[in-house]
Amino acid sequence: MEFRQLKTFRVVAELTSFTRAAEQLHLAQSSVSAQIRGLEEELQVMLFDRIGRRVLLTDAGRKLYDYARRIEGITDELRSEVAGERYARGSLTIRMPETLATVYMVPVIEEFNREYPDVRLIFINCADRQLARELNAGRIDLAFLMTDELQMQDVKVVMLKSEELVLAAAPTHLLASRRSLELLDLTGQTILYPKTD
Amino acid sequence: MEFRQLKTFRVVAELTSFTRAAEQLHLAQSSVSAQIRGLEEELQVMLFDRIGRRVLLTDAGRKLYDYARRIEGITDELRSEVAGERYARGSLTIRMPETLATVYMVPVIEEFNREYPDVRLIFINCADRQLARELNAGRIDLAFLMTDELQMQDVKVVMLKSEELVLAAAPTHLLASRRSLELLDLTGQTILYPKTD
DNA sequence: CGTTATAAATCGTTTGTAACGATTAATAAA
DNA sequence: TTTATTAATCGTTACAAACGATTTATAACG
Repeated sequence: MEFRQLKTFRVVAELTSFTRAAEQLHLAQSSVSAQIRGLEEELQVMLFDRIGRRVLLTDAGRKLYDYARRIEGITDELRSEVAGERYARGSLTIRMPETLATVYMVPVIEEFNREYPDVRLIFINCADRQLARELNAGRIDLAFLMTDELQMQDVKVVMLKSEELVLAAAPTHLLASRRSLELLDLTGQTILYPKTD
Repeated sequence: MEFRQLKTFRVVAELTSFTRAAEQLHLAQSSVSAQIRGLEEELQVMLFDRIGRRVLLTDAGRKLYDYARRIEGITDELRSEVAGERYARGSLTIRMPETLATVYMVPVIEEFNREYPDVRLIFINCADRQLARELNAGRIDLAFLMTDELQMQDVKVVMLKSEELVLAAAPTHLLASRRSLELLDLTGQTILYPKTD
């Protein structure tokens, strides 16, 4: 039995749903299933009655839920009591293109604020060529950018997502009537596209 | 932070030794080091003062120790309260050579009894050729035997230990004066040696 | 009563973390 | 100084968690 499982269990119990618990915990639904199954096997007792696609606590589950709450309460206390204070507070300065921010960041910021209310987030528009220098100088902590590949010394780069590029044209445009296009068809056309810089 | 780390921390704190804690927990010393380091990193605080080869709790460590005790107490309560009772009780029937038992089993049995007081251990002398049948029939649960290799269908076999074979002779024996021996020197000699059967 | 949508379980694969053994560095004891 | 002991470190291996895809079951709907 581990804290991880206990937390997962508590969330499932509160949401009465494996799927929604998985979303909230940023896990796949199958992982939530596996964790609950692990608990049930270790304790040799069913924690949920699976009635159709509804999930509800058994007697044992209700007992465990109370314990889980209690234990999580104590560990929270422990953290603030024992931890060298600075447990996620301060500020993060993030560089990212405005378009990215508006599309992706709203729910992220909401959740981040819930989890770390004492951390201030500072966004600076666009990521530019001096990224590495800015990161190393400590002027910024993180940067998101749109590009197809990137390697930088002393900077950790992770690919997060890839997106399909879609061509949009005015209905009156010469190419608008075409069913499909090759990249070559764009030769000579004026196109507008997102750039990292 | 996981239960595993917390337990390891508690044992280290009680024995004031990484090495002895590792023994008690059946872990390598390096694993204990890693777990404590993990805790210290997560909580951003040193838990032990490493003064030379002596280890003693810091203030934060003392606080954490109290919490660890408390949390372990609660989880024990949880187990007996929630678990479907039958948490390790019953009996285990084990076949093993008497010589092995006397050499290795005494401390094992002591510890096992401490951990699982409700499990009865039944030892039967020697492991014989019908091992597989006995295991599958459920007459025995486990068997230890001395041999150099073994494969059995439907039976899980694990190599636990290998031992050096030492030749012992009477001081008056012809070979006793020799500094070293080849296996061939034993040709024609009557030798006495352990057998699995 | 079939169809669709939704939810959990299951399966095979990939990934990440823990444990290990061996070695090093440090220090206490001989 | 030498030896013994202890924790830290490093590279490897093995195990367990997470994942995505699929299956199974059932509730909701036309």
